[in-house]
Amino acid sequence: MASSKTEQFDAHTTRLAELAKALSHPARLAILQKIAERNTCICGEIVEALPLAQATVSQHLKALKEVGLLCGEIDGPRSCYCINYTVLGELQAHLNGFFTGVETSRQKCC
Amino acid sequence: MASSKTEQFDAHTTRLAELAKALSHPARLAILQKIAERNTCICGEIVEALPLAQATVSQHLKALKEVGLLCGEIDGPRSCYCINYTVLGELQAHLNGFFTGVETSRQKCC
DNA sequence: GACCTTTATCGTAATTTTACGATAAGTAAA
DNA sequence: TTTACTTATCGTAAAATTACGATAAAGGTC
Repeated sequence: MASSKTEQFDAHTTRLAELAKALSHPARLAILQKIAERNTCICGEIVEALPLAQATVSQHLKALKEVGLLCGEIDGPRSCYCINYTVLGELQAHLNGFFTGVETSRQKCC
Repeated sequence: MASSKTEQFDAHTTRLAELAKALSHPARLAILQKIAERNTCICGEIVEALPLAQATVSQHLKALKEVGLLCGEIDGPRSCYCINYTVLGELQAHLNGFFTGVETSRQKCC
């Protein structure tokens, strides 16, 4: 056996975990930052900016796309990626809910 | 080859990725919530509350401890875990920085 | 001391992630 | 149409993650 006991948790928690996983690799964080800071969100620029092979970057982009944080559009021979701010907002909302939930009952026990 | 190109990114990004990874599994989110909501943070209660074996829960607890989000104390035959609010605050700060960085240059391209 | 309870760790297996080279697929340019 | 360029996908390999049973370790209780 291995992973995939995921469906035993409530959807809310599972979704937050999924989104957090998207942020759990420095390359994916760097990709999101790169896309945000440039107006032109061309894949080649991202590849150049990262210390990873083109295939690997493409894989990370796919992962970000799958959770919904990125949306992409084929633009001639190149691909245009941009941030889905709706999903980014969803992530923030989930995180806020999580943090306030955890912090309201703040008290040290050790 | 596999993972571990991590050291090629700046420490800030790597740390955020590391903390995000801690939140990237529903069990670990559930553990943090459980510990927060109970004053007595006894491992056995967490195991009971989760659909996972004791060994697996212990493993997740260790992961949370390793990134600093939990601190634990042996209390007789049982262990007492509690949230390290300093590190939780660090995580929130990292996330805030990340989100504001990404959102300031908000503009749709597709 | 013998026994029970609780939890960490070990050993192991399945799965997933990460990474890359090679290649395909698509478009523009010559 | 041949060529060059860009990016997605395939195949593959190494490593990490997830999960669990079994066992060890450590502390109470009888």
